[in-house]
Amino acid sequence: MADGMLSLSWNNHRATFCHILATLREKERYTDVTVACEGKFYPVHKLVLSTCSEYFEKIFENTPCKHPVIVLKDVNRCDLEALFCYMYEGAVSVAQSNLGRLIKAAEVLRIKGLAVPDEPPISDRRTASSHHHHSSDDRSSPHPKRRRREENSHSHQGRSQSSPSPPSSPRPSPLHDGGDSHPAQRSRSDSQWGDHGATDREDGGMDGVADDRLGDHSTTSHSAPTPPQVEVMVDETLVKEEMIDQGDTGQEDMMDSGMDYGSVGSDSRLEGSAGGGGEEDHMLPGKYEPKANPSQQAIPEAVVEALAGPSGMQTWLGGGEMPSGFSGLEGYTGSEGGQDLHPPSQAPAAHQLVVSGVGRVAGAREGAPATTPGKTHHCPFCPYTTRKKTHMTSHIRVHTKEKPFPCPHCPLRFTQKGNLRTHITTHLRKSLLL
DNA sequence: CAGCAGGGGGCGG
DNA sequence: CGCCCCCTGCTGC
Repeated sequence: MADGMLSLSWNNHRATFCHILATLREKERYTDVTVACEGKFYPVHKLVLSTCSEYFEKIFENTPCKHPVIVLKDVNRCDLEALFCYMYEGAVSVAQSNLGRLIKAAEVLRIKGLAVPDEPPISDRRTASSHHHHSSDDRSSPHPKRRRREENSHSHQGRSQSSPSPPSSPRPSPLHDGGDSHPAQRSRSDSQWGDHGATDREDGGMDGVADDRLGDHSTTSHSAPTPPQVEVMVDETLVKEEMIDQGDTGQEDMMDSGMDYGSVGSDSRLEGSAGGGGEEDHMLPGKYEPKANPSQQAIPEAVVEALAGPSGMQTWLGGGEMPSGFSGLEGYTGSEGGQDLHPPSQAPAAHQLVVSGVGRVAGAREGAPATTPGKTHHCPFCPYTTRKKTHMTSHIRVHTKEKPFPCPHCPLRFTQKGNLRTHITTHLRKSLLL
């Protein structure tokens, strides 16, 4: 510091940094991990996640894959979005009524500043240090602010650093749309669920490396605001990885291109699935995929199928211990005795799937109580709910691709008997015309 | 027009 | 409650 040394400081460093981060996320630039939650896929950055959560950090440590997919069960999608917002921008607005649920989710994921005491950056953790070395200029901790932020939701507006940073304002997640169970949006939503992509795993790389040692550290050791009833939660976290056999080169491309499944980017498809965008040469028995989709579907399909098939499930979870996190699913498939889905399968390729079943976050699914006090069935794969179980079983077929009603006259198959019936009438009509 | 998917009503165990 | 049937709305060709 002696002679001639100048201290150059970047005034708006923090604000700019945050802004750029948020922008990168928005553009899905450099994203290297995908978090799946309630059917949505969120391309995000390992760096950010691991900075904000040791839980994620551990996951990444244990998953050497370049672009893992982390499937979060029983974390509310909205909460997750809020948490992402929080992680990327250091603040998020949340309705007071949702606060508890959000905190719970944060605890499950061990988000610093919300669930885990925001350790001082001085610590030697590399994640922390990576940030804190530039913390000289911003007087505030590089870490997310402490939780109370939420209460006065708007406080982040004027968060230090002059620049109001309009673009970085918590973007209201393209998929918020409060009511998830709206039938209106169903047709929309199911498209992103991969209605016909087919593809999926099974033979592919099912030999996952399966290390579930993530659970241990995460077992509710949170010292933060202890939740009323945190169920067994994360100790049942399991992580299953799907090692993809294919070179990791195409991986990135495919990821980038196929990553929005209608979730975040929704339309910003630029490079059309370069690289081996997931060989999804699904050869379905009946080849009933009139509108086969390109690689886009690959991942969600994989995820869904992985979660869906009872058999797939077994394989996935290492044949066994079904965590409570999957209970919902179990309920359906289980009750669904005859539902022997023999999913069309192929390896989704290119991705490492990390299924992380975290314990139920108290309120469970948001839409639930609202719809029907009595019995509401929740789709384990999407926000769809219905009161009639039979409707649910039929709905689940859109995820599992089971089509139990084959046309006797052609290779087509249908998920609903009625649809088959109407289809058969077309055959009759044709034969009459001819 | 055909296919898909969700919802509701009726009926029987 | 579960099954069956039918209707309806939406979407893509």
